[in-house]
Amino acid sequence: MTRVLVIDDEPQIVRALVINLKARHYEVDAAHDGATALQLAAARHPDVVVLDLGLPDMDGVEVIRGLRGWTRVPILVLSARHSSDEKVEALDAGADDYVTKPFGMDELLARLRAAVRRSEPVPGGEDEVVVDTAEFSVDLAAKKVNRGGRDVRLTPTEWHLLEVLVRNTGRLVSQKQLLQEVWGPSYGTETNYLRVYMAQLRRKLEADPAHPRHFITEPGMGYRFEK
Amino acid sequence: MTRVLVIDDEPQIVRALVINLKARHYEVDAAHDGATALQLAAARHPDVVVLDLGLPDMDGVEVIRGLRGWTRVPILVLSARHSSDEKVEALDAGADDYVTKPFGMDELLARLRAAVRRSEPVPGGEDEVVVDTAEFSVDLAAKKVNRGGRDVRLTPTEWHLLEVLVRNTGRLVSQKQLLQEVWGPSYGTETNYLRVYMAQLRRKLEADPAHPRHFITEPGMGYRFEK
DNA sequence: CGCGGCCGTCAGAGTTCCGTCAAGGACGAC
DNA sequence: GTCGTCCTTGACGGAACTCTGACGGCCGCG
Repeated sequence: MTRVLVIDDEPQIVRALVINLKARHYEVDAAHDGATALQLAAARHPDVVVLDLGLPDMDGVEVIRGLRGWTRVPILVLSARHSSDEKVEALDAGADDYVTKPFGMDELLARLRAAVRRSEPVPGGEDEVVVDTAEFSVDLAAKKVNRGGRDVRLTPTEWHLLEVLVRNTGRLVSQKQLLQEVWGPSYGTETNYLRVYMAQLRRKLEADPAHPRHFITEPGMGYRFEK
Repeated sequence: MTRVLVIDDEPQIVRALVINLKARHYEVDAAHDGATALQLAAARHPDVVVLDLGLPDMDGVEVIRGLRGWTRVPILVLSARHSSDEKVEALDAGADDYVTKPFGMDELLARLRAAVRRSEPVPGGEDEVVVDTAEFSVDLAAKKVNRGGRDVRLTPTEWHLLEVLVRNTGRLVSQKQLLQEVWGPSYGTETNYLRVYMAQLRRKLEADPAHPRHFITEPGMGYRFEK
């Protein structure tokens, strides 16, 4: 869940933001002054910060600098001041966006989404999606299969088949479903393809291909992958 | 030097932007319609895009989608329309910021700086800037490749291809992804380019180009860089 | 016991895909 | 203009992959 830190000294604005954010399933922390804000940010590590520049205890730009000293969390500035200089100062201090009051809630939320989106890691990036078994491991993101310390080469079809099975670990996948996912919607009945390629997978991955422990046949129904 | 792509059909706005940007030592490309813009973006790989939504040939939001199909380059939208819906649509399509005309040049430039700044890699962050192998080393920041103590000369395309592969060390990168990242979104199928340039890279970097150890072919799927 | 359905195995044919080379064209430097 | 560099394009041999048919084993059933 995305965590938002809202910093504003006007209770009604904080309330409006909190209600709207929570309704959209954000997790929200709120601070009404700069000191509390910096503390909360350090303690809670929000994914995005909404900051009103007009705070009672310190200049909003100081809050930006305080945050930028240790984090690159997106900062969305709210301010009643329209002057160009103020905007430039805040942005150059490290803010990511600057919205002037009064603001539309839809727009603010859209800007918030944009800020969160671009700080996300590349999709299909680092997050390792690895499935381990006793004999081998499958890295779905890197498209790699490792067995006994060395990489196993799979052909596109073999890989595709393996992927479907692994994404349904423990579940029975019908022959028809496998054929259609791997070979296309019009290949619901060519079960001989399955036999051939399942044999390849077993030969490459099973310790004893004749007595598979991971690629289980369910006669007349389909196949199942088990860790 | 930071490269900016300006997309606007009003000559005077383009002129004003180009003059201001060049005075601040940006490198500037300009396009006056969406089709040209997408082409230029693919060819020149700007560090940031300034996009006017009102284009003669296509909807500005379509341009955003066209870019977002293959790149995360920051997009700063200019528009004469103040409506909240327009902003939300553009931002949710993938824009990073939305400025309404008439705009102050100072503010625009500050927002541009903010957009560029946050897309920069973490300075001294965890991402390795230098990747070493037994035979050569790649310095992603300095854009240099060293082999046996001397620098290897790479053409822009060779470098670009190498960069994509190295940034995905160990992971399989599909042919389509490589083509689109290096040559642009409309080059998803010209696999002969890949064959030619992969051969160049191997010739320049592999000890035995006929039996590559680092630039691995996965037939039918793509390529993989291994340390 | 014989039969049929289902599955695993094998090997060859056909097709697709890849590495390599070389020529042509665009572009900028001089 | 001339040169050099780089990108594009086509062609071809060989490698890798997919498809296909045939055969044998296992099991349940008549």
